[in-house]
Amino acid sequence: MQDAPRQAPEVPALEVQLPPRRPLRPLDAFAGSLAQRVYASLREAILSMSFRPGDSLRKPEICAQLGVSRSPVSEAVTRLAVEHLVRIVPQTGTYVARFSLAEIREGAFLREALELAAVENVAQTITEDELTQLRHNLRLQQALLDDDDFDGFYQTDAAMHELILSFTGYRRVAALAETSWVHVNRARQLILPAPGRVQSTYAEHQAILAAIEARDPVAARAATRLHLGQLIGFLEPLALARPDLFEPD
Amino acid sequence: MQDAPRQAPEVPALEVQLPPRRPLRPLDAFAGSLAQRVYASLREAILSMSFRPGDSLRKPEICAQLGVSRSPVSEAVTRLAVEHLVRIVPQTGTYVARFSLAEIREGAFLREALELAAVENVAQTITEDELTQLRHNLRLQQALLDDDDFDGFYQTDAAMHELILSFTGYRRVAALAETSWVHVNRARQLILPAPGRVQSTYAEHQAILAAIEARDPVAARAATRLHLGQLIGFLEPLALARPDLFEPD
DNA sequence: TCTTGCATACTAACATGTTAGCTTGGGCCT
DNA sequence: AGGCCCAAGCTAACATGTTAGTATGCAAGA
Repeated sequence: MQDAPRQAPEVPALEVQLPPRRPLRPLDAFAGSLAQRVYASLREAILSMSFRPGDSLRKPEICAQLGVSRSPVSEAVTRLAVEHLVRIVPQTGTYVARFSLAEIREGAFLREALELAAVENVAQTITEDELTQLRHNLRLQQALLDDDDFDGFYQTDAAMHELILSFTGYRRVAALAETSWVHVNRARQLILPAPGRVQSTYAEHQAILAAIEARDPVAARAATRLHLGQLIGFLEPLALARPDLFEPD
Repeated sequence: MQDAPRQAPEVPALEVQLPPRRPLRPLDAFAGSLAQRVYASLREAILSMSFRPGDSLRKPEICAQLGVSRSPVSEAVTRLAVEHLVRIVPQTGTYVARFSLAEIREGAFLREALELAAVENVAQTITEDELTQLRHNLRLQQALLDDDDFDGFYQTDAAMHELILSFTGYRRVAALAETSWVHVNRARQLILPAPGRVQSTYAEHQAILAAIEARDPVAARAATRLHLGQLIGFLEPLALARPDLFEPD
């Protein structure tokens, strides 16, 4: 069940560093029903690579570690399977999903579809108050960039996208975009941003805001498409560098 | 909130006929795990209005009717709640979701976002074989129209959209579009098509296919947007005619 | 008449017991 | 030595028992 490190060529094509394994976050850090909290805790572990692609998910162990019975764990695992974050093999076991380039491409497609529609909508309907929020977010990005706080920058980047999605007024689009995007995100954190990429990202964000400020839906679409199109290109080499993390196609 | 002056006051604004209540379809009509089959059976009952908005979902009754225990029923109900097809009130009961105009609008937005992205993609990548399938579908529509087989026409209409979504090569977009669209669909079947609407639908389908044949993504987007934009307008009067089926806003 | 308090009868949520199917490993036969 | 078979030990899936929280109805009191 444990994935043995396959042959390492002398120098990998990409510097890939796996974050350390951490124990499950206790349930009291989350809200909602037990099942909901177990779901959140497991999801976090998978997305943060504490549970790694191919790992076996041992329910008794999880039950013991979280101090709950099998029912909420089962329900949580079922929900993770719907998102393709785990793979349930009937009567055999449950495994953390490996990456799949097909699934990553699909996630990128979905995210782009949703976010293009959102930004086109928002460019036509945005209020002054909402614009203020976006401007504030972008100023924050600038400040974090000046401080070389890349982690903070990433957070604020995500927040900007979330703002735009929420400005459509549709509650579920942000959530849907997030779940569509989840495989991309899980893979993304494995690669260090290329030099200068963060600055380009900031510039692209500026372009998006400018188009929204101009209430120009066509330009907003174009700027957003340009922005989102960047990431996938950086991701594909990962499949070559770490085939052990990927689904065999 | 203003009702348009389009109706004589004495007749109701809309002739709304609810389909008859039918018993749950037995599980052996479906495939997969028990939970999966229970889910499918309940979903069908809700979408076909056999279970009506506001109805209480009595688990013991369902268990008895389907001959299973509470576990698979619980899991099925949980999944229905994720889709907002039922509303679970903790420690109180589970109810078939009422319609919500907000949710219907959101579903239409999502579907449009996905289908516009799909058709734009497909117009650039479609193969001759796939084009043949679309042409065949459209000829079938024509034939069904000539026979006044509106039910068959609707099936083929849905199949055409599904074809286009599947031609992207992304497995989950069709499923996602379906679940996004589910509230629109549930409401749609309550209203009879306006006179001549079916013919217009066919013409719009022709325009979409023509744009795809021309491999013109912009025209394909425009034609699809025009087509999808029709339905929502026909749906809004329903909330006025049958407020009892709708969530109070 | 209207309110208040309590007993009752529901429900979802959770815990635990049971079943059936897959995988694995070891011994036996060839 | 190598392949095959069978049994043991996993697992998910399902059944059933338990707990706790909410609505409801009725009766008693204001």
